[in-house]
Order: sequence, then C-alpha cells, then structure tokens
Amino acid sequence: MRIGELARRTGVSERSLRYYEQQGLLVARRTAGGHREYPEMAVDRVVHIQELFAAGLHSRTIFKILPCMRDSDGSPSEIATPLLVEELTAERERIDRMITDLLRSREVLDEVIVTASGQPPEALQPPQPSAEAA
Amino acid sequence: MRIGELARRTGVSERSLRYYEQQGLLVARRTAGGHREYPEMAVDRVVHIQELFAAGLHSRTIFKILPCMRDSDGSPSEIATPLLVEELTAERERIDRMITDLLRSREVLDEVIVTASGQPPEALQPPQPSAEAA
DNA sequence: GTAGAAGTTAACATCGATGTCAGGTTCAAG
DNA sequence: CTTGAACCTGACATCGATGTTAACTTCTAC
Repeated sequence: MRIGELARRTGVSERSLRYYEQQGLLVARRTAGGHREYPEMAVDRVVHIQELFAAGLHSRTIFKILPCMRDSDGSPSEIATPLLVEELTAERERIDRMITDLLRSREVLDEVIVTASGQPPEALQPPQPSAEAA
Repeated sequence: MRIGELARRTGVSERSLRYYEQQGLLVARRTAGGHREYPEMAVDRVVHIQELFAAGLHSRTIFKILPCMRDSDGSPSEIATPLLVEELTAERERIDRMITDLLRSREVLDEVIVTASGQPPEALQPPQPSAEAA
C-alpha cells in the first residue's frame, strides 16, 4: 500500500510516517518513480511505534528496540544486549513514575474540581474513578 | 524568604520560579532593592503548581485554577465558572486517557523486555507490577 | 496525452517549560 | 568601604515530534 492508505489506516500523518522512515523505524520499498510502497505488516509496525512513542520513548530508543520486537517485521527477533535491557528497564521505571505522578495529579485535579465547583462535597457524586485499576 | 531558599526548598529552579511569576502563578513582594520576598506559604503554592504542571496542564490553565484552590493563598477560595469546571473535567479526562495509554505502553514495554532479553518466558520472574493499582 | 489526485524532498515553524549566559545591581558581613 | 554571594532583567537556546508550505514529480483513469 502507499503512504496515504497507511496514514489513513493507522491514523498517523504522512508527515510522521516519513519521519519514522528517516529515523530508521520504518522501511519502504520504492516504486520505479520513487513512491513508497508498504507491505501489509507496516500497519502493525506503525501501531507498535505509536505505542512506544506514547510511552514517551525517543525515536532513538525505539530504533534500538524494534529489531527485538516480536513480529516487528515478520521475522523472529534479535536478542537485545544486556545494556539495552537495562535501558528498557530504566524506561519502565520512568513510566511507572509517570503513572504514579499522573494518579497524584488526577487526585489534585479532582480536589480542585470539587473545591472550584463550590459544592459542599457531600452534595457531589464522587468523581468517576475511570482507569483506576491497572 | 528569597528566591534561592524557595528554590532549594521546593526543588524548583530559580528560573522556573521567575517564570511562574511572569505567568501570574506566583506573586512576590519586593525589597527596596527589587529582590523578591516570598511568604512561607509560597512553598505550598509552588508545590501545588508543580503538581498541576506534572499533570500536563498549561500555565494558562493553572492560572485560571489557582484562585479556586483551597489554601491557594490562605484565603478561602473563589468559585469557578461552569466553563472552567467543564474545562477541568476535560483535563481530567485527558489525564485518564494518558494513564490508560501509559499502562498499555508499559505492557508493551514489558513484552519487549521479555522478548528482547531472549529468555524463555517461563524462566523469568514476571516483571514487578509496581504502581499497578490506583 | 492530459488532468488531477497523490507522492516526493526540503525547509521552516511550533509549542512551552526550562537551561544558560551576559551584564548589571543589591545585600550582608567583615 | 569593600568584597563576594545572591539577585535582577533580558535574550537566546533547547528538545522532538509534528504541522505546513512550496516547488516539483509520478501515478492513474480517461
């Protein structure tokens, strides 16, 4: 498929897809005229990339991870160096901290909402605890 | 207290404290010579500000929230407009989405770590579920 | 072959809190 | 008074994914 379709199917802008390629996260065959031609698997890969970006990882880190990912390009995997595993573990801890911070922030925000709305607290339903449990 | 001490006690850089002031988030009396002089309460306020920044709120939004916060400046509160409450609720939802995304990202990362380390999964301890419960 | 949709590269802009540096002033202790 | 620490303002840099635009080429359907 070409870049327009991939963009549509993944919800990622063409601009970003080209950027991913530039960062080495995504490869594309080219037509005779130079247009990018993606295999079906590219959809999954872009989704994976998005998930990692959503985690706040840098493209450089994602670049190192990708060859180790299951199904990254259909072929099995490469094995990560202990150094990379260590780095990923650090990232995991960072994400944990981020989650913790956000939970705290949400509490603060809830308190602000209650206070700001000026309702006596007992008059309010407790704020919906969505996404509360992991 | 002066800015150096406030910075030290809150862990926020002097640069940021001046920025907060510029954004109207923080006020300071001035000495005859123009040095900022903060009341004791400023510490709490800066902590509050930090929490809201950590939630990804913009300084503009924080600016609108602050007068409604309990203990924001010792005096009781102002009441938020319904519009503001609506905005805050939207922010809350954004944070929820962010938390959900991060939880998902963490899962992905865990999978990568398992795969990348190349261990047969049954040989590994399951990754520590820290900050798992809200 | 021709028109219009879709693709290409390259360059520049953005957002926003924070770092950093420069050149100057004030404060506090000797 | 003097010295050095602390503070002041203002300006510029940063980071990184993404938006946007321009000028051009290729593809596809007629």
